[in-house]
Amino acid sequence: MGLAKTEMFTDQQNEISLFAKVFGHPARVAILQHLFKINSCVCGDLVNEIGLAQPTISQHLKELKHLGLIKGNVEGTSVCYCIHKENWTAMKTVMNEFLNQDLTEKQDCC
Amino acid sequence: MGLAKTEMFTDQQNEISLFAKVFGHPARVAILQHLFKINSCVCGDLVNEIGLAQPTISQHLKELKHLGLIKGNVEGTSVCYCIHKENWTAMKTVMNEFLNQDLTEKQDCC
DNA sequence: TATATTAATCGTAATATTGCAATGAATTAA
DNA sequence: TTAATTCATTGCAATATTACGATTAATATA
Repeated sequence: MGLAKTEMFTDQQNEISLFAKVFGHPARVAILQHLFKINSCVCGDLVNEIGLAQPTISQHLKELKHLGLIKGNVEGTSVCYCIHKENWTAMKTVMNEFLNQDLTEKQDCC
Repeated sequence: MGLAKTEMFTDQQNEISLFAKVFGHPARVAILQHLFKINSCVCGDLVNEIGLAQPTISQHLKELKHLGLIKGNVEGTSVCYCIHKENWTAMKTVMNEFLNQDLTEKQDCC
């Protein structure tokens, strides 16, 4: 049904999957990496940088913004985007807790 | 077109997005958390634990296995799954590099 | 005001994902 | 051998995602 049964899972599990999902497309990964790389914020340069059409980039930016990972600031006719630091840090906490689960104590049975 | 243009991105960007995508569903997050939680490996108990139908769980396990994050071991009529430690650690390295990009030096322009 | 520039939105086509009933394959138990 | 158990696979319906052309909205400039 293309629809995840989110009600069966914990808030934490759903939150992890929402963050992960937004990283689940290379264009959004590339956008975020570019926003990290350049000290100044990027606007529509992302369209040239990434190589996808403007509406496509705009759509990806919307998803990143919707999750709160980036901020957009209108400057004349262009829009300047940058990483939302506080939210990025909060996201890292959630993801790190999931990724850094303890492995050492478990014996391999497979 | 529902199809990511992977050829436009670096191998690293594509790898990050593939790992992230598999975490982009709460059922797979729940499966992995459960495999971490119980010291012994789980078999079809995951079906009871998670609450989705058996073919659905089987499909999610297949995706996790395909990415190398879990291993499956046939034991009689049941199959025992567990985390693939080495591959999990390698995945963490890739994801941590992406998530832990340096934030402190950048000034907020938005 | 008229025109250019920039980015968001709309609409749509192509493809992917999710979930499960039905079925099949492999093994074990009677 | 037959039946039961467990899990994978198949097939399909419902929904989501990706990408982009066309358009719109907002601002800046001539």
